[in-house]
Amino acid sequence: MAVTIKDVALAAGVSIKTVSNVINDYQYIRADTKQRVMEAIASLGYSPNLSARSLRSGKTGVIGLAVPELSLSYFAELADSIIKAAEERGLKVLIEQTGGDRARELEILASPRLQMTDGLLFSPLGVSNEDAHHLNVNFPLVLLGERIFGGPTDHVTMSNVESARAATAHLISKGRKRIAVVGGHEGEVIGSAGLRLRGYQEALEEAGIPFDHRLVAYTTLWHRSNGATSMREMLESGVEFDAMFGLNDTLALGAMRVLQEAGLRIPDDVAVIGFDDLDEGRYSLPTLSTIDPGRGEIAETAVRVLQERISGHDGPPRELEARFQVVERESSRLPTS
Amino acid sequence: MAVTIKDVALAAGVSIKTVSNVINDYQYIRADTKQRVMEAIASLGYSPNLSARSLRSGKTGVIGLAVPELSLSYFAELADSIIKAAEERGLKVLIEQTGGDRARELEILASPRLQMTDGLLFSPLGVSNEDAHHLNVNFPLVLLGERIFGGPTDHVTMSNVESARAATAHLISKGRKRIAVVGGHEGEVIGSAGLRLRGYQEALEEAGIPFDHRLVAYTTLWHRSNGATSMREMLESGVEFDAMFGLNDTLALGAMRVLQEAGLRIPDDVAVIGFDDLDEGRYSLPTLSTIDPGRGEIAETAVRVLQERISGHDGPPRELEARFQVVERESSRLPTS
DNA sequence: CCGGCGTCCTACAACGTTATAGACTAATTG
DNA sequence: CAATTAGTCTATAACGTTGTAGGACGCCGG
Repeated sequence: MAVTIKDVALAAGVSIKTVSNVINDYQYIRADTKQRVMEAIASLGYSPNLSARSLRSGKTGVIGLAVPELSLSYFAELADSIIKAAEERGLKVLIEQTGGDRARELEILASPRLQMTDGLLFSPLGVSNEDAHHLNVNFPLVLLGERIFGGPTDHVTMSNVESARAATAHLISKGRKRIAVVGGHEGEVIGSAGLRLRGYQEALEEAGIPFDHRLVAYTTLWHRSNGATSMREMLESGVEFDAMFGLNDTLALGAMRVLQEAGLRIPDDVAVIGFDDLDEGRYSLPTLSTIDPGRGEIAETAVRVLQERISGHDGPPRELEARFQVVERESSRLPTS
Repeated sequence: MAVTIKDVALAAGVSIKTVSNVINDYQYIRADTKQRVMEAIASLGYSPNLSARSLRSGKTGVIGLAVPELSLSYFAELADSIIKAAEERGLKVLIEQTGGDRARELEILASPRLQMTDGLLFSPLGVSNEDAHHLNVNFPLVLLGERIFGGPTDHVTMSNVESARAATAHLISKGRKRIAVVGGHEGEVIGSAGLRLRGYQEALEEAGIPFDHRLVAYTTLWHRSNGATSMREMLESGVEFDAMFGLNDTLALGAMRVLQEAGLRIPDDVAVIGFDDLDEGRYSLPTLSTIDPGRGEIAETAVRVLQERISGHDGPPRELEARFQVVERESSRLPTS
């Protein structure tokens, strides 16, 4: 690793700048000089020192991605898409896990630890709209998710309200009127839970179905266990329902398991739809209807927009929404009524 | 971001080296000088430029992790554990996806692209034991997984053979003798599939049960769909079995779904065990018995060993095996016979 | 009263790269 | 034919940090 541009220059009998020029495809180089330099590079096994390069150029070619946890399937699949999108643009991705903890999230925004990167894709869970001013940072930052709207940065998000409305409408179109919801966050207005719940309510309203608060189960986290526990409680409460909307797939799968344990048939007794289009839902029994929130589009847009900011693009913050789709699978496959 | 150590030095009325000394906790600094420098740092909002630091010191504080795909739950959970382990040691993780493609894996080993890192944790899928010489690289490298054994680098792995033997023995202890296997790789000897299949065979032998090749389903990939397809074919083939060992949880879940569709009861008609201890198996219906391969231990060991190599530790390559555990859940909960 | 040592600090070089400015040739222009 | 221009290359100065070498001061023991 001790071979530097200097050694190459010496071997090829040129100046170091000429070697640098060859590496960076500078146009005015004679073919034979280029050839000689290339050979020297190859024979010495030279490769540029990226630290030096980034010191000089101020760019690292690395972007940061801060997510709650990779063990949550949604974020794992998001990270997958983002790494792929970044790769297409010649960027590497450094991943940071926040655990969804507000303090830790703020620390990441404030701290210079991730200086090894040119910018950050930030998917918060703990911070809320009141923390929006913390997003005023002096590095390129693109916000993901639905915790903060109208902040000072570019924001890529899914159409939460609309797509949740579509999910609910889908169940209604199957003739269901008592639609349970699993995964609400008490008092939340902004955030995935709040927005999706709003979509749910809007769909009910459109259909003239009264909202029944007993049909909404609140959870703190969105793990499988929370879906299971909520559904268990709801069954015990004795409230009647003929459909369920899981605010994400993981919750829906956890809840579905409890429904089945209780001997209820899906979709006949309870039609179910989730949200996220996780791979898992494709092979559960029954397969899970869901909302495809456009993860690929989100990833590509986010990386593109971040790269624009990194290369100096100025302008007001943009709000970008990905297109969604209702995916009907077995858990809600019923004749339309 | 334009504030450098120089500005701080100027503001505090000291030399730049003194500022550097303060930052690096050099012992011989008067308390009041330190104080003054700290104040200057705070008031200017200075933070060290990591590119410059790593140019000077030769260390980046970042390690690379190359895995097939984060959308495979096992690798997502592995990455999660590794990021946490790295964080405890003050390291950041840059993730690279290989897609399990041999050419791409070799490219990552050869290419200098990940020079932004001090070392690499490499979990291959495409390369095989014959490619072991490609692991002779001039940067710290720790191998994960079971594709290559006896290579020139440190290697952290799970006890594949032993734990697969234990999984099989577990089914046998429940009185099952016709144990199907899903996920074999035709002709493979080394690699997760090959080793686990060996463990399976060893357990049969120990119990005096003859090996029946019709009970082994081969797949290329280890996705849910492969498990489903294999099981469908096995059912169609008419071969009889009373238990199934999925060479990983994902396969087991896919296969379990098909068993249930076919009206078979788990564990009564077919007892099932998987491998990996994914979160999903905790909430499937029924919950999935599995092998906990010691992911946390693998992650911690791998990061520790890599860090040792980075800081110059010399010595022969080490083979390190994590401890495993059989996790009994509903899919195999039967009276022991 | 002097040499030596511990403490605190500074000046400057170095890490490996790219940017700037300019030197030199050969070709083209007015 | 002088003056420009295009093409090719080089010397040197940055980028922001840490390492090396050493200077200045005060205190101690002899």
